[in-house]
Amino acid sequence: MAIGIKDVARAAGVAPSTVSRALGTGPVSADVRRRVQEAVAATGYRPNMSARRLRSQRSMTVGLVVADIRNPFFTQLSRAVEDAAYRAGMRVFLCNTDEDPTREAMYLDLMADERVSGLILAPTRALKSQALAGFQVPVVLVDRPLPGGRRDAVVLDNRGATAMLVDHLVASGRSRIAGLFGATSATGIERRDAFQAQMQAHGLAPVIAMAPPSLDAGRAALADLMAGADPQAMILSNGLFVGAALRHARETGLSVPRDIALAGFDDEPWTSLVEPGITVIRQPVEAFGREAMQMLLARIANPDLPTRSVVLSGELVARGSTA
Amino acid sequence: MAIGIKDVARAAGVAPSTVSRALGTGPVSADVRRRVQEAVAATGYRPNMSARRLRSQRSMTVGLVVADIRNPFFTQLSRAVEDAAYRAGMRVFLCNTDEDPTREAMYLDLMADERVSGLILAPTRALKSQALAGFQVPVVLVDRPLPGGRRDAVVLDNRGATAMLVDHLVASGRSRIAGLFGATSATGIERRDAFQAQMQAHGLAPVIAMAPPSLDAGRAALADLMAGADPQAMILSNGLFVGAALRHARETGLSVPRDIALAGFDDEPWTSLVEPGITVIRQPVEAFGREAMQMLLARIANPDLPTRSVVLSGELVARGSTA
DNA sequence: AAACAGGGTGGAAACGTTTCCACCTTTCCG
DNA sequence: CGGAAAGGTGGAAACGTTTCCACCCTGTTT
Repeated sequence: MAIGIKDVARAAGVAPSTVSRALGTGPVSADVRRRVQEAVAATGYRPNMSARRLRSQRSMTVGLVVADIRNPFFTQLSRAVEDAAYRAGMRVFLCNTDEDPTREAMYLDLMADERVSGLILAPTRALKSQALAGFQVPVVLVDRPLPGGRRDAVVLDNRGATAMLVDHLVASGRSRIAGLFGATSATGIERRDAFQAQMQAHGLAPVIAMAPPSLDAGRAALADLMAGADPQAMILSNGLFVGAALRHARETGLSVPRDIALAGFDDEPWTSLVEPGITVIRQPVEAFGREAMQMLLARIANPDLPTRSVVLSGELVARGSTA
Repeated sequence: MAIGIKDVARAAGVAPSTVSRALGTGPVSADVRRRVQEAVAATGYRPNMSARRLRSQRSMTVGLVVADIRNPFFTQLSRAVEDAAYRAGMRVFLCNTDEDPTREAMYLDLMADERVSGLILAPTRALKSQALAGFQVPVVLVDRPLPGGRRDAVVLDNRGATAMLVDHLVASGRSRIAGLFGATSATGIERRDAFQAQMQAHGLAPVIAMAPPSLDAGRAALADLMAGADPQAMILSNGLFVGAALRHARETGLSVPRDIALAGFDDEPWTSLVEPGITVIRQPVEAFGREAMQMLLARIANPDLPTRSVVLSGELVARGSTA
């Protein structure tokens, strides 16, 4: 039924192996190449990727496993990765774990089954680096490092970025500062630790809460935090929490920035749309994707490369929420 | 090097064919099934999807081709589709055309090469329904119908939703109403036509502009519209334009809703975060995904089914921007 | 003039599965 | 007690490619 390389071969009057070479990289005469191309057009032949991958043992596909596709950071990242992959002649297999370690494990198995050439991964905190150990293919971590194992990674300078936020808030005259951090990612932990350290560097006592990245959990944690500590300012470790905090302030009648200042991570489109605008750390998302893909390709080409870690700097975007 | 089904067979003391049956659906004795499972665990065997697909001629994969992954509508949609697919034992191959007909054509070819079992597609307006004709696999259109060919589709009741917006604005006492619609999607066209019709039903003269879905193009079109027509209200056909309109109002010192009322499509998270909240049509995105997947599975199971079209209703969420 | 290099080509094996077919049990029924 | 049905198993073919190998040319070198 379906037309294969043999049908093309017959139409072009050559052997199947010659068609294969004409379509790929192989020495063929100009005449044969033209005849094959005509035959392909005439028959409407489309290559069968499964057969191609099976025989050649090369999938020309990289996996991208992100933690939360609703998060604009990851959608932007996936676009950047895909562009870079496409330029390198590779496809991207995108999966979304939803911060769920079970789904994450499932998708990692899936990637193995698909025999991807490499993997870009934003791991859940629950991921045992041992789980990656059995993984044969090159892996590049993105956004989130992994505690134990030495792995290629491209991450934000969370320490520096958090310190910028703290300094900015302290400079604005606030001292009772609270922080709400994501509990499921290494990034949340890093930012929490940096927050604590920088507050202490200023001789201030940090107020800290952690929550899983859901709207409800965030709001509950915020309510506790506000009620308990009566902070003058608040640092939020992701865009979801920033939104939740703004909503909470609105609902409890707190004025931003007079009653409470808000600052967070991720410059989502709406942070400049609300009134007042939100002070945030802007991450170089495109660079994350580009660097990750580049590292991955380098490691695929040469698996014995020493492990590298690229640290990108965030940029403080000061807006009205911390005036 | 890599372990295959033969290695498992040897370890379990059975034939490869028996391992295949034990792993899939086949009559095997309880004893053999247990031995095979042990052997799989012992050897760390992972199936090779390419080989499986090649031999079985079934990919158990559906393609999902969306137009703009940054649009929360499509990210939500992809989550819903993925959940539904997973429940049916299928994988999802997600691609983002970025409203670019060239990329769209490329990804359609890619889907054909991957021999996906079916395809869920939000087509660009430039897509010739003829381009899908050569497509062997079942296709379900989502969000955007296709002019010419009869195809399964799940779409919003754009006519009704647009009428709701117009009625709502007219009821609030506004009569000079302008509309900005996406130029690259069938949806934009439908909404524009419905806008025109409903305005005329009220005996009002519609002011209409179209723009490609980019922030810059939207802002340029808005500036023209505002300057030329001095509208009291504005209807925006997607979330991007709503944001652009709000920004434009802010920058030109127009007060919302006093100087101009704003209403649009897509209830993105921030529409309730800004002040005033934006009046929007909320789309049942989860239902879009669920219905589309269901239709696709039905058609895969029985390709001779008559073409169906599911029309979902939007919900008017009235907020301060039209008070 | 003989040997050689190398581009161009066809034939056949191989990639790792699933599935067809044949065969051997066992069980059940007449 | 004989035979048919059904369950379980192994052997081998097949899926559509790529790639190895052998071969044939033509042109160049010794």
